[in-house]
Amino acid sequence: MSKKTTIYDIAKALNITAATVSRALNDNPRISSDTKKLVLETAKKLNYKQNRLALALKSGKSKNVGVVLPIINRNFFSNVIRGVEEELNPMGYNVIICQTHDDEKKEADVIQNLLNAQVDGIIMSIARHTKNTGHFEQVLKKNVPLIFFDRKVDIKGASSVTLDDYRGAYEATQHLIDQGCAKIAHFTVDRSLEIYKNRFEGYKQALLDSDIGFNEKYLLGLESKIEAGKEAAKKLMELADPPNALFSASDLAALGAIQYLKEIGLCIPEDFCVVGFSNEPFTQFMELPISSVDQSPMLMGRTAAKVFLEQIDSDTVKTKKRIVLAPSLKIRKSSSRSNPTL
Amino acid sequence: MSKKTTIYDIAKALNITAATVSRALNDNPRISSDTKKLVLETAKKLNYKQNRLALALKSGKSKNVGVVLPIINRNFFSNVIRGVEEELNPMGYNVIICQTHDDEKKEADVIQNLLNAQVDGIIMSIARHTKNTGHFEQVLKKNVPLIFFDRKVDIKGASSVTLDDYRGAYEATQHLIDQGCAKIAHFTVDRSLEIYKNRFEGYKQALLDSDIGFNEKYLLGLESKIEAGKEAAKKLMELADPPNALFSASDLAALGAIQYLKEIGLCIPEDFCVVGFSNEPFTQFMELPISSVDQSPMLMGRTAAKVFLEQIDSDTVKTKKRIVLAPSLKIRKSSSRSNPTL
DNA sequence: TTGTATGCGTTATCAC
DNA sequence: GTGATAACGCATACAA
Repeated sequence: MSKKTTIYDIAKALNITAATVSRALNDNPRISSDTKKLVLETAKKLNYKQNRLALALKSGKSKNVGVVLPIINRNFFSNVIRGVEEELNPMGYNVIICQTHDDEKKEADVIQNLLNAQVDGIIMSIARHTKNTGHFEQVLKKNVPLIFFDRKVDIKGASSVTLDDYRGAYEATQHLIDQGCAKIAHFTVDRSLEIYKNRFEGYKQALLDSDIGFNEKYLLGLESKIEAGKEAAKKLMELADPPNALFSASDLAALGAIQYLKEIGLCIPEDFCVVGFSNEPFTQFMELPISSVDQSPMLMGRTAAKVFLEQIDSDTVKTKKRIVLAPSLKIRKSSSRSNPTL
Repeated sequence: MSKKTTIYDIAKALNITAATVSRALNDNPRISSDTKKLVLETAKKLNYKQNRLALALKSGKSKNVGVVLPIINRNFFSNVIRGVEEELNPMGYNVIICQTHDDEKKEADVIQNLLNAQVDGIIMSIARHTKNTGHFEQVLKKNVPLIFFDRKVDIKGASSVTLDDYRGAYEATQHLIDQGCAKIAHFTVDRSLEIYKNRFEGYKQALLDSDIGFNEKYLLGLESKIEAGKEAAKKLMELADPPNALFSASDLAALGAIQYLKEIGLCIPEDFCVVGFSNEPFTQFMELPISSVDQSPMLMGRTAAKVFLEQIDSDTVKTKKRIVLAPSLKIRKSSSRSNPTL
């Protein structure tokens, strides 16, 4: 109800001008410590709060950054947001969240919206089927830092923070080989996305680097769902020469596979080893904890935020960065023959 | 790089005034359809985008709402945000996320910050130990709608959307009684928070309404963690007359209890029934799926957002609302003696 | 050290 | 139907 107090109110109260008040509030060097003190006092007395909107309009900096991602209520994405928020909030930035639901049109819409809102930067993971990159170029053309995380697209001027999916997959597969598994299957999701393509490539290369070799029949594409994992596992076990290990690019699919394998009486990890990807919380809660590749999503968020801060500081050097984080294989019982205590 | 185009640019291009352009852009009735068409065309040609900041400063409405919560990377909270975002985004609002880490000072800080940013409303769940309500009253004094969800505090002028925790707990306990359990324990977390207090009360009342009665020795306070659940279960089973069922206000603690009970050789649900609270994703993924009370967090978020929209529309009637959502007991194997197929 | 004037991009209130 | 002008709240270049 009470009219918001502005610098004019406090100027009037002190019989000085708004400019002086502004200077006092901003620690401007050329101001007498007397008036400064006076201003600060009455500012507090009048319960003055700076209107960030006015400042934003004036300065052209909104102190907001947009975070755009497919969907927020997934462990990976919400952790990334947490990382971003915790890095940016202390620096005076607010974080605006937008979901694309993996829809390209919606993605373009929210980006346009963020641009209209004058965000100082955009941190995002692209929608699943985005082909057109026009809306990304819009961002860069307006000189707004654009940082991709996890799912990126290669655009000149954009930065990215990703996981070394290739290495994660390679290590997971190598681990399975080390456990004595020679017939290792792979669940892939959507290889038109770099992350899944890289996971596949890492898997394949690990096999090629061993004396096992890559076998097309052990490769299955599916959705990241439990049921899909069950069905795919069924297909695998009905092969003439079924596999004895699985590296799944999806934790949920890995879980589904495990459920099926148990149903048909297999012992894990004795008869069959399984490694998933993402290190979803449930993987460690299971009676049979599932090995998985951790993506350190919070660190990814923090790192993306740091890249943004660098870019915003040095608008002289347009240093687009490509940061690749190291994966971390969490070995648990589902693939641990050598260490039964896990 | 390219200077942002304003209504002045398009005014200049057409040899008219900015006011006219503004009117054309806003479908003002008193404008010739000719100029309107012309304006729209050149607007598109010059790639004009409205600067929401300027509009915000002028109108006093930022079209942003703040969502304040303890921590974002938890299933419950990220789902609430999703609900809020999906309800508000189509109405032209952006959602700003702030975490309090359950710290009262931080909570006061982010709220002040949001107020400075001129948010049009605040949707929040209070920090765990917040006692002082000064920062909430600040919000209301500025006439900014304040809607609590889940964890609320009773303040005149603030709305709230909560779950009927009492009923959820009552139904869970009743369900355990129906399964033939007569000695039902309860894990509570922090009864200084309404939600946990209500869960306890619902549990207690269900017992009192049956011929079982409430027994203090079956009540244990703990943290919402697996280890805590294990330890508490151990304590319970070391009682002279150990219980044969558990209603836990925390899913994680319920999981811990189950792990311990299995360790000592008990069969679930034959020997011991367990129901948790929150319906965390992992509860349904387990080999032994855990019964739990669902809080419909997405609906909670959507509802809170709707309340905000109502409040913003009718600034005439200050109708504070108190909405209580119905819980939904998910019965799974951990408590299902009657239906072994679960 | 302080005051004056101006602009950030829009919309609203006057006039014409 | 359109133009001129003020205002939102703040910061700054320029004067004094």
